[in-house]
Amino acid sequence: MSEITNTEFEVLEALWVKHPATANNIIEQLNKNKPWHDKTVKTLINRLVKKEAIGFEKQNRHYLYFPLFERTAYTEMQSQSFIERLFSGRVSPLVAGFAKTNNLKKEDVDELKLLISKWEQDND
Amino acid sequence: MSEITNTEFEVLEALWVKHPATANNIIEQLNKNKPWHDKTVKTLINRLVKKEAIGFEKQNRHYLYFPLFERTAYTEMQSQSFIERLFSGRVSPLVAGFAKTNNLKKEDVDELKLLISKWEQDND
DNA sequence: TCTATAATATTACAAGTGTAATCGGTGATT
DNA sequence: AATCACCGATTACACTTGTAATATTATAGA
Repeated sequence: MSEITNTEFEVLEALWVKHPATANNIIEQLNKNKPWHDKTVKTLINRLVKKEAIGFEKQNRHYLYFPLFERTAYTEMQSQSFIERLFSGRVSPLVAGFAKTNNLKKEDVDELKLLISKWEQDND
Repeated sequence: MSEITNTEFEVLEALWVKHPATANNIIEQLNKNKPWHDKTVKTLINRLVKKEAIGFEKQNRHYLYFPLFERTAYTEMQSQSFIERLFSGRVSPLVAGFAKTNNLKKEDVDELKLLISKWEQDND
């Protein structure tokens, strides 16, 4: 699967929210946030089909589209390569920078602690 | 500053390693890893200048280039927007995914623990 | 001073991207 | 049955990106 572009990603997001969905469903969903022309969205849908990121199934007049992979699978891959590129594959420097710019919330810290204790249980 | 592309980023990396640097210095540095034609690298350098990511100063025959922002500033911004886009601005889901795909090393965990205790000291 | 050379600047060009408009076919409407 | 409206398919088009080649300019050497 070739790279998903920014705009294509938005379409995928819409599909992850609800699928299967017709082109019009997707357009509606997207238009909550993005004022995109419906022709534009259709182009993006087609490109996603070509890139094998989404599939469809003919219903009568229209198609029902659905993602071909889970959002988490995608975000995990992206995280992987992002951290590889920018932080040589180590996640803690990212978190450090994030903490430094004051974006770490108590919630995050709590969840991180949980993750850590879980990790320690498993890797011992 | 407009977006830095993948190839442009590699040039920036070379400059972050050592600067100021002449175009040839950069090319040498890059050729340790990338078999890029020198003309290609020069194009990328020029584009980075236009994008105001790097600056230069004329020495006699050649220019001395230098980055216009720190690597950490850049990675922090990128992390910010990456996490915003993919995880609604919360860093822990990213770490969770990372842990799940088995990329969390003891080193990371130790550093995370340090970060957390520091954070707890500061935000109390 | 003239010229070869080496740097930078400009131009090239195909593929990808953002943003649509138009074409063509099929079911719905008159 | 003829036409319309709607949907997916195809085409458009300027800008960006990857990857260079060519042009220009200025200095160092003859």
